[in-house]
Amino acid sequence: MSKPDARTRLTEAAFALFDEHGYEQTTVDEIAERAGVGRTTFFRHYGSKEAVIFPDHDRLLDQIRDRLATSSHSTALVAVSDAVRLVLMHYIEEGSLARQRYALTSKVPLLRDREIASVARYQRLFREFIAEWMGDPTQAASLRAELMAAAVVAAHNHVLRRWLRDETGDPVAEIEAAMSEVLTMFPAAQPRSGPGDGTTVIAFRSGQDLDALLPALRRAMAEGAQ
Amino acid sequence: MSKPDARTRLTEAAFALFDEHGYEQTTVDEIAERAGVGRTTFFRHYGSKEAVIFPDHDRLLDQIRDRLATSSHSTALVAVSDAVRLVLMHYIEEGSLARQRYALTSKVPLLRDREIASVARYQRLFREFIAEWMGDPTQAASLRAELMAAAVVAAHNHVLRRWLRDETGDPVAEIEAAMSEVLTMFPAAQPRSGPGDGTTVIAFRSGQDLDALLPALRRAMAEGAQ
DNA sequence: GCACGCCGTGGTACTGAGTACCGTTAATTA
DNA sequence: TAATTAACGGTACTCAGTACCACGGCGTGC
Repeated sequence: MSKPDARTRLTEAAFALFDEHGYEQTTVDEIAERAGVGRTTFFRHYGSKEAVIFPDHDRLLDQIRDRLATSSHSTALVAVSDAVRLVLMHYIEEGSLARQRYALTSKVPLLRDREIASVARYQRLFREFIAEWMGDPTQAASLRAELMAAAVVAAHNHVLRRWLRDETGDPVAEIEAAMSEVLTMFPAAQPRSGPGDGTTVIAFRSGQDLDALLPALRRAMAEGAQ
Repeated sequence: MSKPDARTRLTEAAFALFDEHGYEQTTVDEIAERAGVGRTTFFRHYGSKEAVIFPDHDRLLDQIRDRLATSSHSTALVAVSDAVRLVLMHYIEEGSLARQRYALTSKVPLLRDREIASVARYQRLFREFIAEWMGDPTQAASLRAELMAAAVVAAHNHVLRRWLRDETGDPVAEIEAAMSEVLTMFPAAQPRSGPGDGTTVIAFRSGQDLDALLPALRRAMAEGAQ
């Protein structure tokens, strides 16, 4: 049973101390001491005290950037909503670590701001990607890109927060639903599927149960596509 | 010609030094020295070095909170879009100071993060206001509030950024247009009331995936119940 | 006039994050 | 085994931010 490496020991020492005495009450010296390493070693592994909590957010951002660059989707919004799923999955795979981080960021304003800033970097990336994809430098298109990026990120945040608070058992299903809602908010960004794209008009009483109407709806749409 | 007060001298000294040597290269001691006051006095007027650049954002946030609390609009989204106009106007009235700040925040990541964090506070305020106004604690309503707040803030950011870059001569007209676009994205955000039996008419392209449309359908039916 | 309290100010000393540099040791490779 | 490299530890420094104290102006009441 060999000792874990310095980085691992630092991480564990840091989270333990943050949990015991709080983030601001814990000094880097204390973290290094508990990890059994020198102060210099701490800053060699983590550029700052905050970086212990957000270790690989830069890496993930690069990953998302690559994903977007190599994505071949019919529309930019679909590509972005696909990429944002990756971000959510990353958090979920972290499991309890992500929840520990959430507990900290909920309490310490400094860390909350930091988290928000990193999320904003994703949003910026999405916005630029969409704007470039649209290839339309007008003001209206630029606004549209901004709204799309904001909506996608908001949907992500919504589901992530619910998962972090343990309010959902199936975050994957929820992100799917949230993303499809976002997609319907921007109908022009929908891929036009094939020749049959006639418009179907349906009228029904709102008191009725939607699920009971589904079969009829599907039939109506199939007919409208002819 | 009496000397301006210490606070004014500090502000001018700070911006001058930031402009000459950059933000990070300027120390608080240098600012205080150029202003002809002691270091202690600096921290008495501004709690931190960053606070010189963002002096009254807390005050503005309180102002917006009050505005929302006393607003009597037909829908939450209208009230919020009204409040966000106030924020934009505040920046515009600052004039060249806002542009100076923009030049700084564009260059210094630390300041950019700080700016983003403060904008996020508005967004959070809006989200909570909308959610409370809707009085519907379900997941779908919560997501809706999140999307609305994000859209309003995105629209604001879009117009503000254009104004800061001097890309628009009429920011007021643009914010009106952007807000009305946001409003059309969320048709009839009404508070929940008893079930009605009005007839809802929906038109959509049959090429779209029905399952992707379901959230929008459910929403339309719920709103049709008004 | 004087004593009192208040407020803005300046100075000193401290904590803690982050940086720069240097000497040492352990692992790798020739 | 000798040389090179990489990780480590220690010291000293800068700078933001905090705590505390001491001084001077300034009005008020006596």
